[in-house]
Amino acid sequence: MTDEGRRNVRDLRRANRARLLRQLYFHGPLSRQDLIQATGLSSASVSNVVADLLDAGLVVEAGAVESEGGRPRILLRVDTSCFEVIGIDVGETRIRLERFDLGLGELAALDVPVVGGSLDPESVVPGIASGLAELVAGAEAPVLGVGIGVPGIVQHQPFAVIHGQTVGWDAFPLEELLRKHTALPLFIDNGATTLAQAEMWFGAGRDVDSAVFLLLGSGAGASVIADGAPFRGSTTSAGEWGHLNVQYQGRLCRCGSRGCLEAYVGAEAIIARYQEAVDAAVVDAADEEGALRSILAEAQQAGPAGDAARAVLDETAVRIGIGIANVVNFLNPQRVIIGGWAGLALAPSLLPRIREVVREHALHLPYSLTSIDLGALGADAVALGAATLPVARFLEAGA
Amino acid sequence: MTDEGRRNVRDLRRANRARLLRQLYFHGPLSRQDLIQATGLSSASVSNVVADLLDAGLVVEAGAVESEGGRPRILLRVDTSCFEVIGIDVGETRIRLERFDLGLGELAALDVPVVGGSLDPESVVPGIASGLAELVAGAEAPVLGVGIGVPGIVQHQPFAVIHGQTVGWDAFPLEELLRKHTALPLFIDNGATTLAQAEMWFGAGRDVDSAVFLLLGSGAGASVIADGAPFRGSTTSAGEWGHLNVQYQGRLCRCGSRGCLEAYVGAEAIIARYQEAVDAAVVDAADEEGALRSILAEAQQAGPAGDAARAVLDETAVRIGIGIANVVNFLNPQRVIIGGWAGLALAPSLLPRIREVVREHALHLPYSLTSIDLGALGADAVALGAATLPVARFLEAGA
DNA sequence: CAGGTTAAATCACGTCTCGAACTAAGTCAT
DNA sequence: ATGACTTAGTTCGAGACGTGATTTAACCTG
Repeated sequence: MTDEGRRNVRDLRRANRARLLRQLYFHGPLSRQDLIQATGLSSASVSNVVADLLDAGLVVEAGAVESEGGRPRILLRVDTSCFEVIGIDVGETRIRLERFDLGLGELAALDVPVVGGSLDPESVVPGIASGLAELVAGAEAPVLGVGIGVPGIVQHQPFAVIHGQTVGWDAFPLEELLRKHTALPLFIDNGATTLAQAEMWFGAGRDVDSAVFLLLGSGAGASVIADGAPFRGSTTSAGEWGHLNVQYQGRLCRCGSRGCLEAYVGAEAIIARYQEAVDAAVVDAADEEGALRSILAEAQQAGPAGDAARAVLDETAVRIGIGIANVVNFLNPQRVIIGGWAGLALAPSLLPRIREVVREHALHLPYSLTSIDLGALGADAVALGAATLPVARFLEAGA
Repeated sequence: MTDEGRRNVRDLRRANRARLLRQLYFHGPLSRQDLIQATGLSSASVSNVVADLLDAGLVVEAGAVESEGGRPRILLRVDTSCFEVIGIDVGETRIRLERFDLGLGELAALDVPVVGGSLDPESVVPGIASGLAELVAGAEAPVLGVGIGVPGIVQHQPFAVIHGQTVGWDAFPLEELLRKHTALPLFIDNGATTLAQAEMWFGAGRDVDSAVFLLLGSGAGASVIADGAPFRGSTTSAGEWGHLNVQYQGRLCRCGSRGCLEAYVGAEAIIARYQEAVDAAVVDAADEEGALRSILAEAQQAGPAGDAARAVLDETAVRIGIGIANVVNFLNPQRVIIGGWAGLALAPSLLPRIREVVREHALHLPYSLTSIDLGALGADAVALGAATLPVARFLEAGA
């Protein structure tokens, strides 16, 4: 039931094409001999399919490897210039559009400011549409598709509908609305998921195939990657790590519940807890990035304010650690990757303590097989990750 | 990388065979026309493959459906008597072996007592081996394989090695040891996972393809089913629901950590908490099932002991509810199924309160799409679930 | 420049699925 | 009864694919 397609010989060919293409895409220039090894296909088939790919212009020769007494191997690589893709990061404060070649090398970028500083459903669609038109106009190769990372839960039914509590989107039919402005294939997914995808392809998750990516920003989310693909629950809302309950009758969370992880570890929560501790508005809660920086700086100083900052940060580390331990115990990933702007800001100083707490609270066996690392791509790779979506489809389809 | 096989035309045939077989197995007697619809194959291919299956004796005709003016459809079904499988439940107090036909109808069963009441690695292998030999001797059809559900984390490296803290197994090489006694294919998995598998095939999960199965017994575990198949972490130790941390610096858990769910919701923990509350050994902690029953009975009575029982049970419901809310938020399953002997004992009285707590603590969207139900197969379906493993392999391989 | 070595292409063959044509097995109206 | 009609299932030829064996290509060594 799970495996669609693959009924007749043409599907078989497509699958083998995809296998070769995928291998070439991810594992650099390879010779036909390498492909035989990697895919298990016969040399005849590899020759045959490669000829197809060369004809189609998807693959080009890339020099030869020096001979060891015989005919030299000719290296092959995917021609990254034969197609382009577009990735869009719909953030809470701005919309960023980027155009990439097939190898996800950036070719152009474009920011669309969000009018009034809030993601008004009415204005976001024309904003995306006009930026998209501009990027597509500049493309020098056919555009495979458009990936869009959005702040909220995405439901495909079958057109993507977005539930974004933080931006006030309630069942916002983004895909249907965008359909009126473009005929390009659209791939819409949660921003945390696309960021995780980017880390899996090019960042801290390159060498594993199951990982949990934690996104610490104003709030806290996660994205679970299992067997190389994003794990989605039955309705694509899996990964709400921030609303794991870690304290019965704990702090009030903006979701309405109490004791959520997000009530302790998101930037908003950290700042609020610090303000409560020092009993004054010494930091500007509206500028979360600045506020978090000043709390981190304060923690380096002596005095009562420094004590308060250290206490708040230590509890943050503890809560993050417990949240990670829960993930390790329950899902047993090969790697936990911490990302998001707040995560990247906090992790350098908090990581040792976080690791300690995880060790204390996780079971030994899964803990010993998990590494906890920082994201490698910064917090701005949402568009890059979104752009992986059409590429992934392209590789799966083998054309 | 994920999809092995399916390279050449023979693999294609095998895949299509498997598709038909699977459809016939799970969706009852079907005509060739139904199969054409269900699988998308051409009528010629269905005819062809069905002829193969009939020749091989895996499928037999099962009457005809009445005509509506044309030639009547001939129904086909899997011949469940053409193979048998064996399922084994390695429990903490006894080993149960059962022999089934291919349709998982029980044909024979056998209990092997555990000497000394503890699962001594030395004696468990001969115990299984002798019981297995006896069951196999009685088989009237070839035995496809042996599924074994064990109490612990199973690692395949590549032979199954079991880590069972509760029974004192440390990297116990069960598969390698059993290999010396039988040549039958062995399928070893965690008991909670096999029980969940049984529920997915025949019980409360029949109509969904993603579910989380909670096993409440002496302790608490879980098994996650995603897209119809057990979700395993990178090392097959996913599902340690009982060791989700729900209370910082909470009760001490037998795993050494503090605040684990299991420290509140397993039978052992419930009994301990009740004993603390009434400050006396009014229940026999050695007989957990009896003790739990008497606590449930006491909760019906007035008086201080009844108050204590009610308080303990209410907190149990709250903690279970929070544990479920965490699962709902994080994994967004279609269904949460509560099983295990303690779960089945507690649920009738606690389920309303549990549902209430989940509703309070889970996010609205995933909660509204999840149902929380009781397991339908009782607590003794571990062997049945284990027996599904060789059958699943059989159906996948298409022969 | 001949002999050796390795890479890649070609060929003949067997297998697969598919659409179309065909046969089988019923119903229904006359 | 009988022939027209309907639906189920089979057979057949065509087209496509992968494979192993064979052949051709490209390079090295001495």
